[in-house]
Amino acid sequence: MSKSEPPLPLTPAVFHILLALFGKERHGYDIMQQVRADSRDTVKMGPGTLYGSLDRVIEAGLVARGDTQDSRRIYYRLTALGQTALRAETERLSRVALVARRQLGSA
Amino acid sequence: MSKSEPPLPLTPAVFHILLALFGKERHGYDIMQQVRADSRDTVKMGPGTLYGSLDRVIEAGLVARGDTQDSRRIYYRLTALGQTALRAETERLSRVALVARRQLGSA
DNA sequence: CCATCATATATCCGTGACGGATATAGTCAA
DNA sequence: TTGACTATATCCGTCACGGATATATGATGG
Repeated sequence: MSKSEPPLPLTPAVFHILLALFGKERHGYDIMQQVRADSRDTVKMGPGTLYGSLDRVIEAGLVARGDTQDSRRIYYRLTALGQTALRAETERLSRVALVARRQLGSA
Repeated sequence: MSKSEPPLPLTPAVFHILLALFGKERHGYDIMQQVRADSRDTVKMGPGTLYGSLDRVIEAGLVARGDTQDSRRIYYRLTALGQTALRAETERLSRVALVARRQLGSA
């Protein structure tokens, strides 16, 4: 039951998960590590947030189970919809960050 | 009972409120308008989120009641701690946005 | 040889942010 | 005089979050 439209803005947790999955299938634990790396350790995602968010994001059609097989690991990949959502959210975040830096800089 | 340390990352709602208050005292309704403007209408903050967040942010010592007086309006201003938190969060967001754009760009 | 740590997935559930609905009231224009 | 906009405020249901916990395997080392 995938939804038609992903709700923007994405939550920070969902954004980081999508970003971690861009261009590469990853399994859960790997996603956690990647999120830490991408955020310079400022975002620590526990298993509750990870698997809870994965459920929601799969339900929303942004992520799907991957093809890579490996007992013990479950791989996830971005869907086309997920990529679209990731790009849109990245642009939105960039704009907000730019606005903020302009404001702070002109003080 | 202001807290010593603001928890980073800030929630999107809190971040937008602090940003709206940077360099200028504003009353509640004005903050709502400014958040919409800063986010190009992508973030719509209702009164529930606004006043609830204001309570938390005052409690945390990031915002205080302003000096401007005007019956019917209540003004809010950033504290020094709030400015520090805003700058830190802006830097964090900028870094995350940059990492994301790099990833998406190299596809 | 056994303890401990890292890997890996998963569930449970309390807390709390969020946000729509709602209420109140003043102003101003059609 | 009705409706729209300004302005503040509270209530409360929902749901994302995230720590605690459980389980199991592989590696590391004392």
